[in-house]
Amino acid sequence: MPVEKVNNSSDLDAKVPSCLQLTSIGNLTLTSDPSHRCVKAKVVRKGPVISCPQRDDVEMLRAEIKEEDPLQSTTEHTSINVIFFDTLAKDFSQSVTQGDIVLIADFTIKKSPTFLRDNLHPCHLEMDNKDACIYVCPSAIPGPSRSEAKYIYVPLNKLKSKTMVNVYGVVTFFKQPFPSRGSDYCSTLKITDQSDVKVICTIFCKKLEDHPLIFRVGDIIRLHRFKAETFRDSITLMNTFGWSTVTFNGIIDSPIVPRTSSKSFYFGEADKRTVQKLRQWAANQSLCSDLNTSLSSVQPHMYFDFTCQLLAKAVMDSRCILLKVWDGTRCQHPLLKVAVAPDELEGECTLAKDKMNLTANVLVYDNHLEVARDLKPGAFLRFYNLHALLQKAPGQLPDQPEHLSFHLHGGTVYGRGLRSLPAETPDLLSLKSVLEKHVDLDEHEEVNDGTLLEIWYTPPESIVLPNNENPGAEADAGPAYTADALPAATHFWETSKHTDSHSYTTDNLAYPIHLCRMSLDLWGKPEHQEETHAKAGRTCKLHTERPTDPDEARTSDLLATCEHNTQRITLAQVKRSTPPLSCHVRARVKKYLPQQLYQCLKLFCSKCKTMKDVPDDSAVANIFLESARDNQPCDEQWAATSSANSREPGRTISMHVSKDMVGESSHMQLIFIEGITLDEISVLSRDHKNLVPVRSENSKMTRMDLTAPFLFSGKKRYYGCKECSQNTFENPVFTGVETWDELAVAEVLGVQMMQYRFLIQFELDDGTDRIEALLWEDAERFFHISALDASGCQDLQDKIQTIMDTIQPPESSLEEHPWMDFCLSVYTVKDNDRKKVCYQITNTEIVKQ
DNA sequence: GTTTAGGGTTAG
Repeated sequence: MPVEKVNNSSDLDAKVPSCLQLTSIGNLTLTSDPSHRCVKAKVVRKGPVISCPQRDDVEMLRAEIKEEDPLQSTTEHTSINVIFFDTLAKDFSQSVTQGDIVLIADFTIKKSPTFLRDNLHPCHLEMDNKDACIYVCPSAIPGPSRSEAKYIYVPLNKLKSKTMVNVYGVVTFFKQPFPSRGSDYCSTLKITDQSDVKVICTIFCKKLEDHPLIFRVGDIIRLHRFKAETFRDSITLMNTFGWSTVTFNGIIDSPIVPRTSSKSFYFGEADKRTVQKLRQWAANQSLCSDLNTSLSSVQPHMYFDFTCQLLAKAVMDSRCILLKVWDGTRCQHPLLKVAVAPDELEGECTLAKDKMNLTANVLVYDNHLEVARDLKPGAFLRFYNLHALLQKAPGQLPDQPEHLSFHLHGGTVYGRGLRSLPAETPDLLSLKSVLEKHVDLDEHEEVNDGTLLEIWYTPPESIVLPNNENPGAEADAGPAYTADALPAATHFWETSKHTDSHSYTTDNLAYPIHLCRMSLDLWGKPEHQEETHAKAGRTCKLHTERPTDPDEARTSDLLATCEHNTQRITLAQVKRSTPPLSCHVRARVKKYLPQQLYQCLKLFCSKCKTMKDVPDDSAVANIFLESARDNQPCDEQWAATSSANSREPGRTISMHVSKDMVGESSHMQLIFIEGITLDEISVLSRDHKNLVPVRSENSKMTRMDLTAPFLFSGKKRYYGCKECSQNTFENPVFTGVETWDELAVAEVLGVQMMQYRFLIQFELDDGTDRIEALLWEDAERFFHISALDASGCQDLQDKIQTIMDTIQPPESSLEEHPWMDFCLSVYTVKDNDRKKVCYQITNTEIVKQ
């Protein structure tokens, strides 16, 4: 049943079916039985129709409705979010506008995932039944309901001084309203039209809300009752009595939605045509300002317009407010962290986003404080002429890179300012789609306050543990995230829901089985891949190739390709082929998983073929804390021991060196250390090549739990396999080893070392079909980066992020993704005694243009 | 039916 319109609010009441009871929003709870209830309320916010990846891309729309006359005046929550799905979303979008009163029934009541953020209502309503009941009473019907008013619009080149005119124009410059020296706020803008004349307009008005709603250069504005005057030999326009303005966005083919504070205004077909013509004309004039600067593309010293969402704010002093914002992209430069006491911060904790270099700290000064003060976290913002500046963090050493900060300086030159954008404006569509990709991050923050989430395998110096411990993490907890906590990765890890362990073995998971059995069954050993190609007379010379079809090509610095002599086939043909097969395809990467790239780094035991996630720092830190607690230094005959008191009373840090090594240079020695924290060993390992954390058991030295690294070497950490390593080491022999590297250390400790590996799943699309292909065995070759090196190096992690951003550019549609050549291996694996066809990207490299 | 501003980078 589509949305049905009625003429007035009382008609809505008449529509309440006799079997239903009108319910107050405040009375809705998770345990309410919705089957006999309906709700009547005003639509105060209407979002766009978006597709929902968690529900097979079904279309959805979120609206906030507010009770006009709460049935119980004491009720706390008078507003609630309603999510409409599928055709209901489209019907609602087309038939309902903000301000309308709606009557809805046949909804389900769910827990609101945004309650902590919006504080609206602990529940939200979902409507996905096509036969659901929605009646709407329009608030006021704008448009030509009154007699056709005749307005004559004067082209900008025909303006005569001292005349009253109506004009249409495209905005080429504007300033947010600012207080004049007189009694009013002043808006300054410059407009142009097909006559190509530019005219400055000035609007004086006491009320901020009555000033024109201009969001960007390129918007279209209609001015009624403006006075043309000559100033310095140019015609200018100024508002006069009875003036009004209406603005529209300038995006061709987007809905023509008037923006105005006027209570009533005339807007007819002729106006629509004028707007369309101006949009068309402006599109060819390159008037539009560059709004494409994202946090990932901003460079130091730039002045730029920036569209983002406010996460949190804090008043720094009487002339400065800090706005913590994000646009879902990662900055290429380290971002300045601004320390604010939690109780002085309004909004969400941004710790996790800070660590991922996603949070921009914007310092807002002087005249902009008035706007900043009223902003609420969650609001969408646009900064105009924001300044990116390099700054040294407090206490930063001279040779360390400076951090990027953002200043909205005082004044309004070049249109400097900021404003909040209505959530439903089409300007925000791309921003919202990028932010939605981080929905997992939000969930995580709500559940775990963000401290558990790390970007990649975080280098030791960035460990953050509240009060130096984390009671939530168990010593042997494995990764600190679960499939449930990270919805974006659930498809990738869906099988992990069925196991308590986060180790993936060949016995219980379909997806690692593919990997492991592939190497065992199909190729036997890695060299076999080379043999396959050699037999076929192909070479694996890899080069750079840019797609020759300009329609297909997207300018990019990086492309992947492999060049064999085999003919390229389509993905549809790949799917019809009989494995095993090695073939070439040209396709676009529709998406890849995990989107949080730190999750693509795995630990792999080549002996038992087990794969596990790199343990979270908080879990590792906890193992260290447990081991250090009440630790009595061990006493080994083979070791020379020295001890020191830690800063904490009762904790002793002891270092042991084999007596055979005493006298050698300390940074080459193999040093065993106990009673230490993860923080401390991370700092120490900067100057020591081989630090082995140990603990004492009955005065005997023993290894720490293998969830923790068994060896720290510079910024690298090495892990051992719990299954394949010896229980512990006894009477280790240190003689006969010339150089202590990780292999030698592992051997003397009886540890089966785990290898770092990359694992990424690509969804490839070439228009004929789609397949999901893994990048696994040849992943290091693909990136030209070793997984081990990446594990301890932020620059390499950033490089991989950059490559992935090139392959699947953020904020872009599939058509904008570059075409790439892949070499694909098609093979079968047994999955619960059934054969399953799998695909893996092999022999393919990213090559710089 | 007055006045304001009439674009063109802070310097934290």
